[in-house]
Amino acid sequence: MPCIDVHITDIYYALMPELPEVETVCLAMKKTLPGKRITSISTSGKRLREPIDEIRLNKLINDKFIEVKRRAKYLFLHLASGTTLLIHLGMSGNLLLRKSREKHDHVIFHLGQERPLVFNDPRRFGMVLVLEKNEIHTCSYLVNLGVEPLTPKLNKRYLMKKCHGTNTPIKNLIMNNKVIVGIGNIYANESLFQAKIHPKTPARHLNPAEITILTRAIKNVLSKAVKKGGTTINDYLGSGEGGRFQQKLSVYGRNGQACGKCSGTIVNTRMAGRSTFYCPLCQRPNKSASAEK
DNA sequence: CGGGCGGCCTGGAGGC
DNA sequence: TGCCTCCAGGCCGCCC
Repeated sequence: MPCIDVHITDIYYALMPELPEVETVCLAMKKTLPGKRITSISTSGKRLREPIDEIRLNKLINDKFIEVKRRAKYLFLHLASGTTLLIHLGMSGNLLLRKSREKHDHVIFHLGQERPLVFNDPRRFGMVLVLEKNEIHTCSYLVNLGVEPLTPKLNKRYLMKKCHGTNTPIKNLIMNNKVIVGIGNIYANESLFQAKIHPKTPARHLNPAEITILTRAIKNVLSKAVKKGGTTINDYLGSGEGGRFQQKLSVYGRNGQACGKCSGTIVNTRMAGRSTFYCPLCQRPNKSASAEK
C-alpha cells in the first residue's frame, strides 16, 4: 500500500492526541500509577482550558491512585478517597512520569521517591479537573458523550440511526462527540478516504452499504493507530521524549500529492473551520447528493 | 433546533 | 535576522 510513513514528531500540527494516543497514555498509566501516593503538588499557575482549582487539588495530598480509565479522550485517575482526576490532553498535552522540569509543565504530582506525574501542555487546551465522587455522573463534559468507536456500540444500526434525516456532512457527523467520541480531524479524514466517501456527503444520503463500510473503516483506522501507539509505551514511561506513535496517513496533510490508490491528487478544503483532505476521484459525491443540487 | 463558527492558546512557517 | 501574520486543533458556547 503506497502510503507515506510520517513520524508524528515531524509534523508539529499532528501532535494533537487523538483517541489512540490517549489510549496509549492510559495503558501506560494503568501499569504504573496504581498504588502511588501523592506527596505534594505544584502548578504553573497558568490557566488551562479551565482554571486549575488549587484548593481542590491540594486536598489530594496523601491520597493514593487506585485505578486509571479512559472514556472518549478523557482520562480518569481514580484515587482511594473516591475523588477522580479528570484529564484531557487537549491538542498538545501529555501526561507522563519524569523527574526533570520542562517548559509548559502545568501540574506536577510528586510521588515520594518515584518520578513525578507531570501534565505538560504547550497550547493549554488541556484540562485537569478534580471531581468528587458524585460529580462524575453530572460533569457536563461527560454526560452527553456518544459511543466508543472501538466497541460494538459503534455499529451499522447505530450509525444508520444517527445519519437518518440529517443533512449534516458525514465528516462533521463522525467528528461530533455526541455521536461518536474520539474521532478528531486526522482520523475523520483518513476513515472517509478508506471508505471512499466524500466528506461533504449529507449523512442522510449514505446508503446502508456505505454506512457498513464507513463503520469498518473507522474501527480499522483507529485500531491500527492504537496498535502503533502501543508499541511505544516505554517511551512514555521513560524519558518523556518522543513516544509519539507513527501513523500512516493517506490523505491528511497531503494536499497536492498523489493519491496512493488512484491517479488522483489529494485536495484540501475547509469544513466547519477544519482542513479537510480527500481524493476527488476515490471519494466522489454520491448520486443522490449531487442530484439534489 | 440544529448547524456553523468564534474563542481559547502557542509556536512553527513563511513573507517582507 | 526580526517582526508580523497565518494556521493547526478539541470542544464549549453563542448566535443565526
